[in-house]
Amino acid sequence: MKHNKEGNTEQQILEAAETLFLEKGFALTSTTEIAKVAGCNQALVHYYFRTKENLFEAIFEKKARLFFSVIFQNEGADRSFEQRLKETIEAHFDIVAANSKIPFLFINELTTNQQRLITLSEEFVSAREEAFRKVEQELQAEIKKGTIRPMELIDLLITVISLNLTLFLVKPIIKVITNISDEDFQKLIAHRKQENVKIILNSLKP
Amino acid sequence: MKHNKEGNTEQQILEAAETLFLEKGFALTSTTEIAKVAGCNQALVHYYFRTKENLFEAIFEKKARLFFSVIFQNEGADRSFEQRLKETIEAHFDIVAANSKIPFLFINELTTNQQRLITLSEEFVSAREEAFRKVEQELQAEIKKGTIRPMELIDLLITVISLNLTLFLVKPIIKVITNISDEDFQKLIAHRKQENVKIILNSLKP
DNA sequence: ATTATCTATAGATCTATAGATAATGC
DNA sequence: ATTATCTATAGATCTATAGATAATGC
Repeated sequence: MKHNKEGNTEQQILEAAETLFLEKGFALTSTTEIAKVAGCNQALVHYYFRTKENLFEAIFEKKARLFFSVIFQNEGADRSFEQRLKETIEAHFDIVAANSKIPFLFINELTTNQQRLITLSEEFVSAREEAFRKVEQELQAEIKKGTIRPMELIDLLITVISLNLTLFLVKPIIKVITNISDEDFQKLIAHRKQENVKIILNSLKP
Repeated sequence: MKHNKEGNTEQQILEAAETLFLEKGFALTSTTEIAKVAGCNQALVHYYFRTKENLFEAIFEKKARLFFSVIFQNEGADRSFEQRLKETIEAHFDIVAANSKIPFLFINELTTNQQRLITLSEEFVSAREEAFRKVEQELQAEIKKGTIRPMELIDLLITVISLNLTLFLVKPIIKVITNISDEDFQKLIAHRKQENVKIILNSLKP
């Protein structure tokens, strides 16, 4: 590195891009605006990342890793299935809460850009299948024991994802409609976390 | 009307715009493309609607009305609260299923355009408050009777919205990841409808 | 005479690159 | 000598409008 006094420019471009892409998505964010927020020249954005698409992918993949890391890890046989499920739901909820703009970014970019979706899907295919197989076995074992009603893993997954993502997807909407304060929204988040766990565990009962 | 042989052009522009806006959102749809799909000249889009924004709003508002109509209607004292809730959930799910791209459009446009959200919110403010007040009373009456555990209406609402919207929000993602056929996805939809009702009614039990 | 349609284009982006200049490391 | 930064601009959009032409209704 040369020049580059206060932190390096590349890093500042990455941070500016992350903020803007999360806020408005790929299409509505221009490299001109990224440069402005990063405090540099528009040409520099292309100097470091060549294309806007490259820059976006760098950020998108980082977020995808973060996001799926929780779902895909499933350790410890020392606790019951229910207890581990509860912990996974809570951990997933926490990750989403701490990165509350990720759900929007994902839905938005994976819906409007088929190629992005295919690439991401292929990238995580092995990790996904491995994790799924393991959890599916555990789930079916519980069902056999009679502690859980008969169901497919996909059902449980859809329920968890639905409940854990939507609060943050509709956050801007709730804020405007209800005029809720930041403090009260934080309370709502904490409340929904417990609510989601309750609803999901309840839904498994035979 | 003059000229205009096969159905009027204005209508064809509206239909083309609806398809494209639902598919890709406001930002990624150009008036040039709308004209192409409508089978007319790009200038005609502006002749009929002046601005792209006007055209979008015409469609967006229509969809908003459709979407909220079900939630806001709440009739009949001849059936139990639970029965009516079940019917409302199912009706809402059906509307979403029949317009499966609306959730994406809403989240996308209301998140990226604050003004759109404020306008929409103000437009529905009276209908919303009226409907809410009524249902809130009924809910609290049920809680007093002991048939439902203590909870706020907002909780029930968030749960319903979360479960009913997300399947369709992640539809493109599920399709690519699981490689599910259209027929099987229809089965999944039918299954989730019952599942959602079950999960929600279950979550109310004291 | 009025409405609908077309061609052409102004003006505002926006991405990406070429080429000049400045700063740094050896 | 190399890397980082800047200015300037080409080329591709895209929205919106002006102005000409064609079709219709009276």
